[in-house]
Amino acid sequence: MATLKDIATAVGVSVATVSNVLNDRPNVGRVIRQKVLRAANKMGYRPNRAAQAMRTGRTRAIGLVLPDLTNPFFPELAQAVENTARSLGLLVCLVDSQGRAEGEANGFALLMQHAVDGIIWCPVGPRLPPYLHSATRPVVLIDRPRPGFPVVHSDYVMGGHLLAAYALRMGHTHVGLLSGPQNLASARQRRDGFVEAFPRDIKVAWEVVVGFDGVLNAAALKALQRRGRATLIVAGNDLIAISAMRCLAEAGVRVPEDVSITGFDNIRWTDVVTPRLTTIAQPVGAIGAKAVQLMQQRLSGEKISGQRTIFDVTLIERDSVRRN
Amino acid sequence: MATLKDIATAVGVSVATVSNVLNDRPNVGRVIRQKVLRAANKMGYRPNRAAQAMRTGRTRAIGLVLPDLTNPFFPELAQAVENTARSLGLLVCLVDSQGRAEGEANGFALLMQHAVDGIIWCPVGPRLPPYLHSATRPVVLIDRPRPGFPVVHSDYVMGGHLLAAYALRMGHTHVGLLSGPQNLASARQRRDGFVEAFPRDIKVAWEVVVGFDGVLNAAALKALQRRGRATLIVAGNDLIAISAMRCLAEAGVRVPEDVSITGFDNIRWTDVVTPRLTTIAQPVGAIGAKAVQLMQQRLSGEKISGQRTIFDVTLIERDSVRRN
DNA sequence: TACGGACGGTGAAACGTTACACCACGCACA
DNA sequence: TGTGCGTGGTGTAACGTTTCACCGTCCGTA
Repeated sequence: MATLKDIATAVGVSVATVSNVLNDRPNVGRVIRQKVLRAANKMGYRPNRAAQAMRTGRTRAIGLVLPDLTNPFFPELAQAVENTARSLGLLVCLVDSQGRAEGEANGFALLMQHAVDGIIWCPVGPRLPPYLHSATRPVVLIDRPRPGFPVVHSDYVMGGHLLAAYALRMGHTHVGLLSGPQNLASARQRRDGFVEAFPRDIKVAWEVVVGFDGVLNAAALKALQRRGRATLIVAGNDLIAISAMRCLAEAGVRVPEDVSITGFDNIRWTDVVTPRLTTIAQPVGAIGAKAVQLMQQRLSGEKISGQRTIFDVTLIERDSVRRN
Repeated sequence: MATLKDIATAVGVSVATVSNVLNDRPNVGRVIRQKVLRAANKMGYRPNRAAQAMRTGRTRAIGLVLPDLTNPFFPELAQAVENTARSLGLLVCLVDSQGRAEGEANGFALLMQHAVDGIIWCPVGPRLPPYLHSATRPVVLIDRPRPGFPVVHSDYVMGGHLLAAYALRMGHTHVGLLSGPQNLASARQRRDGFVEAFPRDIKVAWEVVVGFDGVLNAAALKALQRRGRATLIVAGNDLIAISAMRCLAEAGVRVPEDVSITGFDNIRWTDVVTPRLTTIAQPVGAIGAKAVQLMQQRLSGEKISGQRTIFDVTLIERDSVRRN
């Protein structure tokens, strides 16, 4: 690997000058500038990140801390984050906390040790881990707001509204809710948005809270079994919806003939399952990209204007809801 | 952040000694060793990776280059890689090449610039990119062997055998093949393993090659439409199988009543789709973990014994194949 | 008593950058 | 003639580690 010194001696100029050229700073003449550039190019010079990091304290790497790569929402996000980061010359260091606070703390320690410039983070716990405050690096949250940190996520309330309006339009007046964990704002807002946009004379027949990972607990199973008067089941996300569909199918209940169902997220599989799932699409790619852009702004010293960046969601109408 | 010097002055000892203690090297007495350890602990000392990297040339970070996080096989792999790497104190730097050679080259450049200690790689192109040879860092391949590099993957031939034996046992004598891209060894071996274990008097009614991402081309669509005499469709992976099932369902063909189908990979969704998909499970987690272990061995100077590490696969019998 | 070696510890160079202070020169202007 | 300034460039310290050469001291042994 060629170093600044190599180039300097090759061109016959000082190291400082080479450095100045390469970081295009002023105070170096045209001819020398050209010579240095050419030499650097020919010798295939790449700055030694370790040395740079040591001197400047910046690594041009960012951490990405995710709770569960197994949930299809996150790989898509990771892909977007990695790709836009790379286009900005930023390396992405991945931590999958597997939904455990311990793994998260662990991953953070590792990231801090490697002195990443910033962290894009989708927190697992309900509260901020204390070590975060000691993090000297900027943090951008994804999907799960916490006081004091910038966050980018979808307009979940809007999603709930959209769903409610659609349910009404399709003539459903009794719904069952298979909500996600209510300590997660994303789950709560979907639910509240839905309920809030639903007229008073229309009933939530029942509601069960389950995990976002789509494994159904006993209460959920029972609720699905005797569905009460619900003609529509509104699931907290697609994983839940698909699990529910599978569960219903096994009980011989047909979707959407016997009961309708909606999801949330528009993961790839909603389009491939039978019947195809009506759901809310969030712009995952845009969210990931935006998070990186925000980070980049913070890294280059700009103050981030708004603390929250919220993306519109859209209703994807497919085959899992029938007119009632 | 506390440095060696801080500890040294606190304890009243030289920097060198502190360094010696912390890397537990000999030639330092018990009392001082204790003092230093205690001080380091109290001050929350973490070695500055940049400085270490600069001095030693090692970063304790590894690259993970994947072709497509959107394919559920890879997130699972990434999760395993990240977790076992972290347990070894290794940071994982992610690159998603999006299946493009250009992205791959790009990502490699970034990784080399950051001087990762090694790269775990699932190559997209059929051949080795030239820049790889100039990579001064060890490479461990996953899933896709290339001459000259250690690789870990599943026994795809065995998978084919298992499927063939099962097909026979279930009385299927005419099969349609929806094979994956034949330039990928993983796809080719599944197919060849299947065909090879299939007795002569039994026919492959038709075969179409499609991508592993599960989008079906015109030929595949046509083949599915008139299925010839095939009573069983053997898909190259689960994505393909599920897409095919959806396609069949839309045409009013019932699975498995009218035609049976098998997948490969046992991704999460095989269990949730209707009917549940009979498939081959590969031990993804074990593969990821093994790749990291191999890397770790190489990093600590051991020569890797075998170039290939191959894992057994198992048949997961579910509902998508019926006795014929 | 003298010598060799183990033990416990120190000083300082080096890794590749960056950034600050400094310098020399030429030119305009009073 | 001297002052001031802009232009183009250099020398070097510093970042936090690791590592190598070196140095006392003490003990056992010849």
